[in-house]
Amino acid sequence: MAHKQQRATLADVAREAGVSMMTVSRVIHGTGRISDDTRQHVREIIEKMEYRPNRAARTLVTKRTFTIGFVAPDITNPYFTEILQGVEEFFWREGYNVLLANSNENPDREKAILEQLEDTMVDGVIVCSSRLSDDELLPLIAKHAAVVAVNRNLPQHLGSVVTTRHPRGYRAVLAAKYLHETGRQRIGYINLVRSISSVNLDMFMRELQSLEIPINPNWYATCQPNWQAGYDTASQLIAGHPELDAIIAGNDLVALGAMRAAKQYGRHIPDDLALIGGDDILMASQVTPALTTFRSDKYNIGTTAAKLLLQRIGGDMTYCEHHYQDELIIREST
Amino acid sequence: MAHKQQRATLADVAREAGVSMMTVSRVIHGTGRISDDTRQHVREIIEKMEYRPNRAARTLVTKRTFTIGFVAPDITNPYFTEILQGVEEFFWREGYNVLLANSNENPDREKAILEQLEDTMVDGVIVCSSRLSDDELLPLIAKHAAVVAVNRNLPQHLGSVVTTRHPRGYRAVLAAKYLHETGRQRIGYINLVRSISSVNLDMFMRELQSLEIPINPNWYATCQPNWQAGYDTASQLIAGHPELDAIIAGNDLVALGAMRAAKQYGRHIPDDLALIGGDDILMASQVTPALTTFRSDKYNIGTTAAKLLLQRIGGDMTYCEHHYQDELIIREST
DNA sequence: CTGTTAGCGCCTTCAG
DNA sequence: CTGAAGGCGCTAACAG
Repeated sequence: MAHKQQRATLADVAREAGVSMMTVSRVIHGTGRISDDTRQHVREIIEKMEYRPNRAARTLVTKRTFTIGFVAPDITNPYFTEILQGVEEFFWREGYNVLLANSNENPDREKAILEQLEDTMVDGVIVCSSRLSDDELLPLIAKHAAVVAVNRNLPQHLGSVVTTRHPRGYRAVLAAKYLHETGRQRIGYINLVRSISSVNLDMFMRELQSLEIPINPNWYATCQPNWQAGYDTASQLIAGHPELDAIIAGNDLVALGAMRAAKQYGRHIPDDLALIGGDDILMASQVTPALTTFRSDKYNIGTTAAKLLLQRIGGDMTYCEHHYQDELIIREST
Repeated sequence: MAHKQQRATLADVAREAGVSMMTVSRVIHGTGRISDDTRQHVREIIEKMEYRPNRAARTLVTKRTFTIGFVAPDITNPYFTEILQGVEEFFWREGYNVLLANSNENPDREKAILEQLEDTMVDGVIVCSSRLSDDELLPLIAKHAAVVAVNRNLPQHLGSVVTTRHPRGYRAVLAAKYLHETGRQRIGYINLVRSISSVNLDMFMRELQSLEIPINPNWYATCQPNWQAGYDTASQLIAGHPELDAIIAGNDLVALGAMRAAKQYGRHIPDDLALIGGDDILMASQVTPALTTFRSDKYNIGTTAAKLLLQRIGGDMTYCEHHYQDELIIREST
């Protein structure tokens, strides 16, 4: 408060330059026809007075904020951070700001965020790995002018999407297939909690069955997508089911927690127990043994989502979907 | 654009409720004396019409955005993300939004960001580990209404700070002392690039000298604060100076890069080479061997910075400084 | 307890 | 090529 000297306004500049506000405005936007002399002169005054337009005033009349919202469940997870980096970088170049909102894996919080962002009048929203059911999510995003979802499908009229081509749980099936082919027989699975998890597990078991891979409901657990939860859940699984010779984790953080748990229980990876993660965060390749996981070009997912959003913000409401591959990176943990 | 139906305005609500706009405004803010009947009635209309105030309009007159800016050099580094999480959480509870800006280790970008944030009229800014020299940084933040710096000192009238109590480079000295006490003789140091790095190194060498620890300018290098740079720089250092029996890295990411480099060169950690990082990111404890590093309560640094900023936003311009400890966590890499 | 008046800083529209 | 008038949605200040 103290240090902020009054900023010059359009009117100030106009007065100083001896022209009307409109002329100044036109110079700024480069619209309309203006004589070179006037333009030059106005530019100098703007420079001199360090004039910069007031965003709130502009927003009030244009209805545009040049700000977008980015909603993710956990900004502490490198997976989301790298996506965010892509988004931020892209929008920065386009002159947009990014409002960050972290739901902290809390669906109520995510709801509140989506409403808040509406008030803030963001020009658009990128929703990453939403933890909300369709019933909750769709009405909320329907109110936003432009929406892109990452890792989630959307009715075409509501927004564009960046997802895998396959249904949820498909990765786990791929992973199980690979594990089975490399000789594993009793495959555990730590699924990530979501409002639609059970569907996930059903399809997993069905697929395994059809591949003639042994299944056992007790081998499957569900946990929050963070390291600690992965550690805790894997500990229980390993303790309760020493027969397991492989574990598939919902993401790398959980897999890394599981890796620690395995070590604690004296299980050698990959000899006694194979381990597969997801997302390929930096840590996955640095840990010993290096983690087998799914490739994920997070930065590009971010810029792609951003591009799709900008297109919608620009008024082109064509539905677009961008698919990334589900490809296993085989490392030392399997 | 398509789906956004016209939002109700204050005037709409007032008309519908048969009262003046001021009355509605008062109900919303809970200010002024209003009869219970009127209040109740207006509340119902607001509910019914789903009225929510337009932030831009409010900002235009109050000069407040209820948004703060968070500037960090690399949101991909877990160190900053955890600080950010603290900041975000704190401000969310206070009804503020956080505008995220990532300078990507680029000083020019950081400058541009600080100016942009001014236009956006954020109520305050948290600047994390600024890569700008005082000459560049101070004028830029002087224009902001409220500022808090993390890992950086500020003239008292410009903003509050959250830092270590000690001069930059002190950690490296602590680390060197410990290494020397545990028998290491030839200690390398990978310093992080900053506009004021040389000062850093000078003091490091002076201190080592006074502690009678061997020094050698060729054992010291400087690099960007990321994994890859750490890997590259450590590779050169190890290749060029096989005599080194310890390396101190500016942060964990760099140390982890160095760890990988050491393995590549067949140096066993900690037997052949001791390694110390900084910041204690999750990865540091999960890697094998677990990394000796400096404790850092990042989340709390975030909430503390946020608290100090809110105080300033509230008009209390008292200078505050919060200090965190420089404490070594001894793990397996030393 | 409630309403009126006057902008905040900018852009859109319509005249010159 | 340039300007004047009006209003975006809200709140502060002052009347009643």
